[in-house]
Amino acid sequence: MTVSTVEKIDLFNQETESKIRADVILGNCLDVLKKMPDDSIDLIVTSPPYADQRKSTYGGIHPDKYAEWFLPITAELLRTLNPKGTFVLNIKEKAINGERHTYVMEMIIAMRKQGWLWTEEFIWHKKNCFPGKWPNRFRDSWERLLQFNKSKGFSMYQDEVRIPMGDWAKTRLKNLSETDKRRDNSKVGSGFGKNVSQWVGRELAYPTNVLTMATETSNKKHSAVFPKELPSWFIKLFTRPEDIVLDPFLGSGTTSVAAFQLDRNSIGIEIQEEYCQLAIDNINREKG
Amino acid sequence: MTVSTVEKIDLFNQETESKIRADVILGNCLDVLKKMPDDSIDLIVTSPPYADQRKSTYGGIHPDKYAEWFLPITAELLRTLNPKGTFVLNIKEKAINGERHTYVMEMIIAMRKQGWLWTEEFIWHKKNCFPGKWPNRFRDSWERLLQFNKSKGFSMYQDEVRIPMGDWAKTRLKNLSETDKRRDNSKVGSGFGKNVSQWVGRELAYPTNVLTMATETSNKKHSAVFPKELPSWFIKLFTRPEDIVLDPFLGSGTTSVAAFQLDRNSIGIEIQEEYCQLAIDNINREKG
DNA sequence: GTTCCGCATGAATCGATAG
DNA sequence: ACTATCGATTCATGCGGAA
Repeated sequence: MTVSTVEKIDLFNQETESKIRADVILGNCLDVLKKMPDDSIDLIVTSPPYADQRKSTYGGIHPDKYAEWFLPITAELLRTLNPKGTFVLNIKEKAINGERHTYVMEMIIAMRKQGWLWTEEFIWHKKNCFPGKWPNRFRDSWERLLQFNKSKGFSMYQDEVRIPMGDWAKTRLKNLSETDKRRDNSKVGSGFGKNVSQWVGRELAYPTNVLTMATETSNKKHSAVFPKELPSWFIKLFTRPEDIVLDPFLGSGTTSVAAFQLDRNSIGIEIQEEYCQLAIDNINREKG
Repeated sequence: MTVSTVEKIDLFNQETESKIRADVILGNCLDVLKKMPDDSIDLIVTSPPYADQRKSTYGGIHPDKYAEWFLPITAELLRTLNPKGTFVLNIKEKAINGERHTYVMEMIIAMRKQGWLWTEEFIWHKKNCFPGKWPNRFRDSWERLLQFNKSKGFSMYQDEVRIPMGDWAKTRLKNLSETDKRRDNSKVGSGFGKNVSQWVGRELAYPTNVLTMATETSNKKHSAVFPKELPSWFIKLFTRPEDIVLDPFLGSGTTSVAAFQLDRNSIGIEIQEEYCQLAIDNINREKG
């Protein structure tokens, strides 16, 4: 694992380098991206700094200026992403002056004009969300996980994230009735039929587009970003081992650690030197 | 409970009429709304027909024309809503040609230009979502519940929807299957639709903006679009007894039944006569 | 009465086929 | 090419009848 400067960005040569790499690049995200080759990244997972009215905070960008700031970056991400790759963007609009701001929606519409396909919106349901009470709203316990693609034929390995079937299956499949064994078409014209016998022996079901995960509260240094399970889930779903995962706002390195654990190469970009160092420490701890 | 024609729409006179009313109006939503007085409604809860490409289907509106169709209606809703009232809109965009359509986002932005405040977005997490498998996406298990207001000083009675905490989780956990625990931790801590009165003496907590509920699929006659707990929850949260609840797309009458059970007056508008009759039947069954 | 079990049903979406 | 229709896929829930 190396810390590169902005000057020198050569991607992995997998013929001469068989080991999994986790590069951490210190620098401004947009500058670094501009030096990266086209179509080279298999998956982008990131949680950019949220919009904030307070300028003092880390990367604070005013909500009204957010799209203006972020769109040049997504343009570079579009260029560097492999045509079969995916971009997963974790974001949530702030409540400002009693209202949810619309910058996220404006960004989705603008990104489509850049050429992105807005394939899906997953929900990250945060089990242990930030406590608090306000007179006009409840606690915010979910964030958006926006999936963008460059083409309809993107890679997706659904079997890698299957989950155990519900208990109902055990009893349901014990005794198959005659109608179960052949195709039984719905009577009400919904066009929906069933062939239950196909389920026999199946232990796993596919998940939905709602992910329920707790936030990680343990890490004191970096202000609670996403839990490692989050990038892990998308890395398993959208890449294969030795693919290249990019996080342009690496922070404490969660994405790179998740990628390394799953035998994927990774590139992380981070503008703050202390976070860079923290990310490297976290990755090295994993390398053992 | 009365069925009115479009000609005659006089709202409740609460001085001479003490009983709770549930009016069902047969007619085109926009026409009916135009005859209603300003600032007269305390809560609007509705689930308009979703965009659909097939013209044969009931209310099928092409996604590209959806905002154009719906915005004149929201303009009337804005006029008829009490300044302290709330509008809750249940909606979800379709996946078309491999992409999520952007008409819902465009509508939010357009409604703000009409003068609405977009206060919050609740998530309805549907536990039993529609089955199916596709190469490029998982099953869709959530819908939007968009909260709009006319002013920042809207009424909100948070205490009415508190949920028990403390030992509740323990007793509740016992009833969860092993699979539930592994798959969906959100079942613990949702407590949606519970009657608060039975938890007197226990510690109560406020809910979050993620609501976990199953759809109602069992009824053979006409399946309700959303479960009754959904309007009930918002009615408790945003109104007091004898307030007026409006559903401009009444369907099978779920909103009116929920309002009646909670001692709120209601007005339901429905364009199809058979649904009108069904709604009346459902309300009458409740009246006993 | 309880508990158990069989069964229909659903705001869906994609790809192929037909006009 | 472009649009409309059709067939295939799939899982959690609540009801009602049986044990």
